[in-house]
Amino acid sequence: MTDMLQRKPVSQVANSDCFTEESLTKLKEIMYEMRAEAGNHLFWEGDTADKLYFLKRGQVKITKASDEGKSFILYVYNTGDLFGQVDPFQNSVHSFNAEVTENSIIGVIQQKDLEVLLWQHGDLAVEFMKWMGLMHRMTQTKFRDLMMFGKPGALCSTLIRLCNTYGKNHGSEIVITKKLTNSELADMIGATRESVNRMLGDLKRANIIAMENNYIVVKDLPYLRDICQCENCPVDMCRI
Amino acid sequence: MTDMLQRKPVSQVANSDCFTEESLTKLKEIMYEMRAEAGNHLFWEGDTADKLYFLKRGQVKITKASDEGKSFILYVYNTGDLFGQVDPFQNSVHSFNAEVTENSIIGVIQQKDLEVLLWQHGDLAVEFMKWMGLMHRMTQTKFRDLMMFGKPGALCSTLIRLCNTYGKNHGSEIVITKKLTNSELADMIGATRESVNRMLGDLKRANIIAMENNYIVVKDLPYLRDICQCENCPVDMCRI
DNA sequence: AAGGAAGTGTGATGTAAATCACATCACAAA
DNA sequence: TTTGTGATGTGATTTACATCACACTTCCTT
Repeated sequence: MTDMLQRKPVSQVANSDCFTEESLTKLKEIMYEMRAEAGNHLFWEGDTADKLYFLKRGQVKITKASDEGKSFILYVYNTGDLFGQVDPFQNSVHSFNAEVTENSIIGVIQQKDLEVLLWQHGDLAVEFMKWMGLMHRMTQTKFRDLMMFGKPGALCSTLIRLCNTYGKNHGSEIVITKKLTNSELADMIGATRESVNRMLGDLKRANIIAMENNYIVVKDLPYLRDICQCENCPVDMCRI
Repeated sequence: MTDMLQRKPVSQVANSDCFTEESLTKLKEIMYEMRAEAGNHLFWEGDTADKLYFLKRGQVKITKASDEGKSFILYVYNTGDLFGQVDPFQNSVHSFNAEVTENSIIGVIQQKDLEVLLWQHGDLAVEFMKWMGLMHRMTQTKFRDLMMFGKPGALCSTLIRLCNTYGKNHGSEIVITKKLTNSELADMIGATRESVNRMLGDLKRANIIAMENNYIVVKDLPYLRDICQCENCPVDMCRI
């Protein structure tokens, strides 16, 4: 093992970067803090959706359980990310599950309180709007990747997103500093473990990626980009 | 042909219903009006995204062109709908195309002007946030329908959405008062014309739907709901 | 150090949907 | 009336992935 893991991540970006320091402080003032243990759920499909969550530390996955058993991972949020549903309907419910995957410290914002804050602070409202736009765009991009370029395209796109979220540069190679099982990757793209295994095998054989110490190393990012037509998106955008 | 087409639509809802009369007026004050002919494009993939569009009259489809030729229809907007991209990046570009499919009158809002307005009017900001939430939710729901329940599920979901958008009740049956070709339906669910044709054939044979005067008539909505697990969503939500 | 659990790798087979290739059908225009 | 042009309907074939069934590898436990 070399020193590659000591290097700085490609990006240590959180979606709350949409906000200025002051705005984030205002948001923090209306949060109440809670702790959640890995394995717990923040909310389930069908629960009332009237809160936002700010991940002070930890990790939360948003998933959708399919008809029988398997779960599809829609988003993975990390330290510094803000997430949740803001709906126009009073009796709105979640359509996904929020699973805490690392012990987390979470700031909870009631929608009512948020509305008051937005009402009072125009600048915050504008930033908040941009945050929502970013979230929406991420969903659309993911949608496109999964629909338009088949499973290999979805996998390549996911690898790129992993680079943008957990990648550390090592010369022209990028180490994804996060251990992932084939099953996890499969759940992220709605494929089976076996399919992911075969696709990763193909990529290894073609010298696009490699495994080092059980970490995925991307050796030919342009190839991945080409497969899923990832051209013009900002790094902040194409994340997991 | 009977009198069924004289009856009132199930819903004459537009997504601008998120706004109060006053807020909508404020928005209208910062719009400039333009006309667009059927067949033209409002914007293309890659164009700068710094405007919102309010469809005063007409129809616009948001599409994504796939690698070779075929285009995927993501949204169809009708009279009264507000749409467009609000992004946190200054140099943000569209990732989809906006095709005008009926001669339209469109109010254009510059993002800069919108920001000023949101900054000034807290109540508008709150409503705007809800509109954005609704848009995002629609994308997520569509995503789910297309990913989780295969092509038949996607078709059933689309038929339900068509009922909610263009449906007129006729006893227990619902007439979709809009002519649609198999190809159009195919583009909406990312399938081929042939597949749609076969699936529609199955549904006809099972007496779930029927054709009357080239309009689709839904005879067994509960069956469609069952296929794509459409249970708890408000009618305003599940639209095309 | 042995045993077990979780993860990986890979062949054989099944299946949904795309693709290809036509045969209609509806209807508008010449 | 014929002719051309979309749209529909349907079989045959191919393709992409899922499913099933195991063997193999890692690494963790006690």
